[in-house]
Amino acid sequence: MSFTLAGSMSSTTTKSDEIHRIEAKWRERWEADRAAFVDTGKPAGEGTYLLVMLPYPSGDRLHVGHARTYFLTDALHRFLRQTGVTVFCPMGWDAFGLPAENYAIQKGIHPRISTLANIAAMKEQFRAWGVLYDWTKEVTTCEPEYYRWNQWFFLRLLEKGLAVRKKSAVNWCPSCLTVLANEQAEGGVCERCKTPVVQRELEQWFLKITDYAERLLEGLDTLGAWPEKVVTMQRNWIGKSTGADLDFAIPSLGETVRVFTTRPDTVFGATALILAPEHALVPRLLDKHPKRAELQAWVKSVRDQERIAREAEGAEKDGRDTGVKAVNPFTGQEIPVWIANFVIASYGTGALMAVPAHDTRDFEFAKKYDIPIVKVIEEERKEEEEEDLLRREEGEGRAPGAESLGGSTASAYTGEGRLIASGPFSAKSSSSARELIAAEAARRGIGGPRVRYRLRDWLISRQRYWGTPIPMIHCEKDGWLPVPEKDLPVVLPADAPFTGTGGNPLEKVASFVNTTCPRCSGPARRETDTMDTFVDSSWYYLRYLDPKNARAPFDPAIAKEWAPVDQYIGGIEHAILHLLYARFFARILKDLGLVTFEEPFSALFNQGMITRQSPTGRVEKMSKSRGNAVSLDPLIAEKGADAVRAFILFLGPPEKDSEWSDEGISGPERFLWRVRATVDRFLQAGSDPKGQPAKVDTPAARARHMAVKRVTEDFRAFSFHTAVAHLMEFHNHATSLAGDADADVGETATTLRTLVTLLHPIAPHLSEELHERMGGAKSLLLSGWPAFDAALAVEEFASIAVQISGKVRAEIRLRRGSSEKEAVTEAESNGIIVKWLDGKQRVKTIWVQDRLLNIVVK
RNA sequence: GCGAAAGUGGCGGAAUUGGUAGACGCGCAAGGCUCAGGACCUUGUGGCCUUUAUCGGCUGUGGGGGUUCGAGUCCCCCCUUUCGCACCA
Repeated sequence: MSFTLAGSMSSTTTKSDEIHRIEAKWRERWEADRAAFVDTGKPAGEGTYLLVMLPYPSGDRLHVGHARTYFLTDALHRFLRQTGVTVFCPMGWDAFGLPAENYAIQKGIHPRISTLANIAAMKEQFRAWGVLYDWTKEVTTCEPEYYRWNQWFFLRLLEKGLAVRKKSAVNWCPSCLTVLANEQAEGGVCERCKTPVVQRELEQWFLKITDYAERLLEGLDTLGAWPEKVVTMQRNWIGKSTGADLDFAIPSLGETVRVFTTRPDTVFGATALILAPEHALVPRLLDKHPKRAELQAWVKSVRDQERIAREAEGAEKDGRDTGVKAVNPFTGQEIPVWIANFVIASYGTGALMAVPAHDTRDFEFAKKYDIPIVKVIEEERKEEEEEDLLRREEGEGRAPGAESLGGSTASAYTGEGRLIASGPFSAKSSSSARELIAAEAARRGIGGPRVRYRLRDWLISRQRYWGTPIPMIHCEKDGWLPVPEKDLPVVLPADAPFTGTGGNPLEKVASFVNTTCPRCSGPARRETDTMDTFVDSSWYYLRYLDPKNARAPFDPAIAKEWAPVDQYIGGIEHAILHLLYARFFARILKDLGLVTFEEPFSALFNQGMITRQSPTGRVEKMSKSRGNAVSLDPLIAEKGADAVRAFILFLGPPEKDSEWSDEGISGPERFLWRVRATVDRFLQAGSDPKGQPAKVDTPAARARHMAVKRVTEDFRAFSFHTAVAHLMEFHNHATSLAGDADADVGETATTLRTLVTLLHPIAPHLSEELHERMGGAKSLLLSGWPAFDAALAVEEFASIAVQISGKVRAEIRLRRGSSEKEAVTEAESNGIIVKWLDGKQRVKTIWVQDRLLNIVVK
């Protein structure tokens, strides 16, 4: 050891040499000892299974913006392991997807080559960061050993009727040249490239997640350890509505059109029937129209519109009267049939009854096109409100009643009330009329009560190469047939041409496309679409448990031991993508008898993003494309992994976004060097590093208990930034103890050992090194976590605020547990308090044990 | 527009959930050590005022009201920011 005190460091080069020496040494140790501390055997009692979001093996090196989730997970992993919990913390690769394929088109490098290279680079980065994963359980989704089980699951879903091929209006991304799931086209833009999507009517493969809508909704109530925000987002996405289906007859066509409404109580006010331009009946409705061609052109233009433009806020409502009449089944009156852009084809039946008087959208539409507005709900107001309204009207010099109480014609009244002009239902309340009218519809065979969801089926077809081939074969004679299970996996051909033009490269690989029909053995074609990569990540957490299993996706017995995931960590961006699909898949797996749970992730933690000012001047998410990324590799090379880890964890509450500051790292960096200096100074003095304190209840012992308590609770609460702060405080105490010539050597040794142990989840390399110098025989990962005694985790003396009428005037120090009487006596001997009490009459005193004494005076 | 979260020094952020606001760190200032320093060490640091000095005073958590002995924390109104949803009948 050539270095003694941090203060004597004369060159940063020697500093970083020292860091590298220590970090390299411990990386090797952990690797060599892996079997000892990475225990993936059966959980001993309270088995905690910890997980990270799958990282995407992107072409770029990971930067500071990516690091938080890994450091956070590793700190938690190490902490739990130190406390004796058996933890399984695996890592794998969500390796399929568009970026690798686009890279292949640009550079001519096969996606598999670039992906595997990226994976190797990332593993090397993880090693340099000191994050521990059990690499014996690594999973790579782009390898046939993995994706064959995607295909296997697809066949199971097909058998159960949960995988279907159907034609429907789907989202098409003109930039990615593929269809997308509804979840990947949120807000009308492609999730990956932000290009506005357009609707296309195509036949595609879907997984029937809608069959599970209710179960997915119910399960949300059990997710108490999930961020409320994510639960709410999923609830809204599933979008349950209760109402009724009603059939409207179109006598001239001999057809009925079914609509869904949440307000069957307003049916007597339905003055039009409005269909989405995509509605199946539209061509026939236009058939006899005098301006048929013009209307057809309009319908086409609406359908071709980008979703974002059509659905944008304030988008003008646009419609056309078909001239055809429908019959309101409750009033018996003829009403016009319209086609309008604001009716969404894929929700409900793609048709609605317009009740302009009681729906703002219908109202707006009716105003524009002069559709009758018939009021059928009378608002019930409380007396005060009526009086209030009356007063307002009088005040404005209008005749009372000019503004009718049930709602004016200036807007729709969308609230509840009492029915009027509704035949036999008049005078009923909205809520009872809803049920009565729905029941009446059921009785008459024209609909009935109905629950609907916004959730759409999961479109999994992708017209791209780099994904799991969908194991289906199309025969001219026998139609669509599954690939026989014995022929799995359907392997991606290695020789596809990546030209970027002419659609999916798979279509051009004759040896892949051309096959024989499993039924008639005649010539047939393989499906060339591949699966959405979210299929891969829907069950990978189970494959981690049993990654080499060649006979099943995983062993249900092992899954029963470990799953569901105890703690899941990932970004908020997957709130309704991955996390919804994985919940859906868990239910499928349960129904297949492979797992016993429905909720795959018992607890979820969403870490916030790291932000930084970008060249545009805005503070935004750190990313290479925004030009505000800070490279991690050089930073770690200069400061060491421990300092970078400590700083990133110190930035702020991990669930919130934190702004990166280039200077801030010096705080945690200096802290780590000071810890090292303190331990070295102690050892240089020749003190016994294994010494034990002479007495139990000492101020130093209390400081230790307090530090252990705080840091332990911080880690349990994911409050890593305060854990670092509390470690700094504890170090400040340890320094003064180490510098105190009168201090008990055993006491100091114990304090330093405690400090180093608590520091390990934050700065694993340095803490291991110092632990060893202090005589630790085993890795800190195996050395246990110090216990604390809550009774000792407080200072012996309390400083008590003395208030006069609620204002702090003085502070007194008393032994903890002192009585109110003692506090009053002590306060009365305090000069300032005496002055404040002088000439005043005491009203009462309020005493908060060990905290505060408030003397109220007049 | 609807919903949710948040607003604390020059900055990042603490605050045992109604009990001494500003922990910890950055930055800044003074001093030390240095040939020197952007290294390291020590001390100070919300604002305003006051004192020769001290155990001094006032004010202060977006703004305004309220409850309470006591409010960053609870209640009401308003402002601002961020995020989510956004024609789902």
